[in-house]
Amino acid sequence: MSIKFAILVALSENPKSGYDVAKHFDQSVGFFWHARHSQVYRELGKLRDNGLAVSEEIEQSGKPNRIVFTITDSGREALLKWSREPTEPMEIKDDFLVQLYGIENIDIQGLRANLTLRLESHGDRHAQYAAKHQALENGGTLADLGHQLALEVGMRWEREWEDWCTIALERLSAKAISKLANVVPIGSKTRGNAA
Amino acid sequence: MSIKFAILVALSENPKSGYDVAKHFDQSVGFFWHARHSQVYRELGKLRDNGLAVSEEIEQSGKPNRIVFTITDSGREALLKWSREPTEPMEIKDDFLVQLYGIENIDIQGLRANLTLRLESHGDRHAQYAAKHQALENGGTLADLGHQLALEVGMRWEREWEDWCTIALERLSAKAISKLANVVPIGSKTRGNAA
DNA sequence: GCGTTCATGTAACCTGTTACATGATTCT
DNA sequence: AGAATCATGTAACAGGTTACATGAACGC
Repeated sequence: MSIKFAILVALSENPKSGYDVAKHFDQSVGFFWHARHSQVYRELGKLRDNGLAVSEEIEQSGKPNRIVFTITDSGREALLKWSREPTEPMEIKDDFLVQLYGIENIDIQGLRANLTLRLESHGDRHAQYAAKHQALENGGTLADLGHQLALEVGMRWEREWEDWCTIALERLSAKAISKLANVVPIGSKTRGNAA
Repeated sequence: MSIKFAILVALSENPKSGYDVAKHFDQSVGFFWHARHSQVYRELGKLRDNGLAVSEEIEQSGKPNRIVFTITDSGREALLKWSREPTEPMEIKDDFLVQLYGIENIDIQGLRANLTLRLESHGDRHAQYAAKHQALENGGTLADLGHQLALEVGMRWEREWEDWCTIALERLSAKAISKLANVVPIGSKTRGNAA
């Protein structure tokens, strides 16, 4: 329902080629709705078919030609209409939490290794969002405000993960686990083998 | 890559029918990886085909028969193997943040309405996670610890959204916006109309 | 000579959603 | 009488990923 609008938002800033949109998705709106170039080209075609964008080919010497897409009035209207409808809050969907949930049947050492990796990568992303955020500090436009607020969600998210990973590493340390009641070593559980 | 494992985790607790798994997904593991019943039945079939689970039909009087799936040793091994590989941190993917990012071309009144709705629904979810979490307070098993930690991620997530929505509503109030530099009323922007 | 960036797209596949289809029992 | 719960599934579609395919220019 929505990669369509993420692209329209990207085009609403300025006209872009498929390549541009894909690049853009690695840096800004894409933080909150990512897509690969193959999907971008497909969706741009649909936008054109539905009259929400128009394309024009720009010849370039040396490089391949660019096909630049511009949002139409109809596209802007679609954006407005979409923003008046309620959106569904995003759902958490994370492999790692599934593993935690099934902790009795998974490798705890692997879990700890994953936690350490995560701690790092959430730190990296936090820094990335923070840098983008800081660059907007002095801008006072509406667009800046929107970008700031969106980035703040990202910063909060990453910060919470960082905190949580640290705490989880402690609570899942060998020491902490050895103190638990009813510790069941991996492999000692009864296995159902119904035919 | 992973609804498969979410189902295996569910089956690793105890054997379940497709119906059970789908119900389960509305309450526990499903907080972190949801699926509809149609998908569950399809995936269960695949698990059986790959020898990760076995099924047996249980006759019931009055109600339709249940087809109960039990995880196999091979299934438990797959779970272990999976937990030793690194998982990708979840990406934020939210319509609402896309709207915020494109704030110049969307309806701010609609955005505010959405924020108010969100504030409510994140509060509801927070309460849901917190209730589940509290029910585990006195359990001291490894499984309880895993469930607690997973629920804490959910609680942090919802709490941050609640905070952020409140702040965003202030920063996006008519009053706050009127003080911004370069305010561009909707509709007054130049529109690109390249053919 | 090799890798990267620019630039386009297609094809096959996997994942996930919506809607269709059936039928008995129990609760209001 | 009507809705909800139990219980199974299929079919069609939409959304998203991976891999394939091509080709020139530029820096190392």
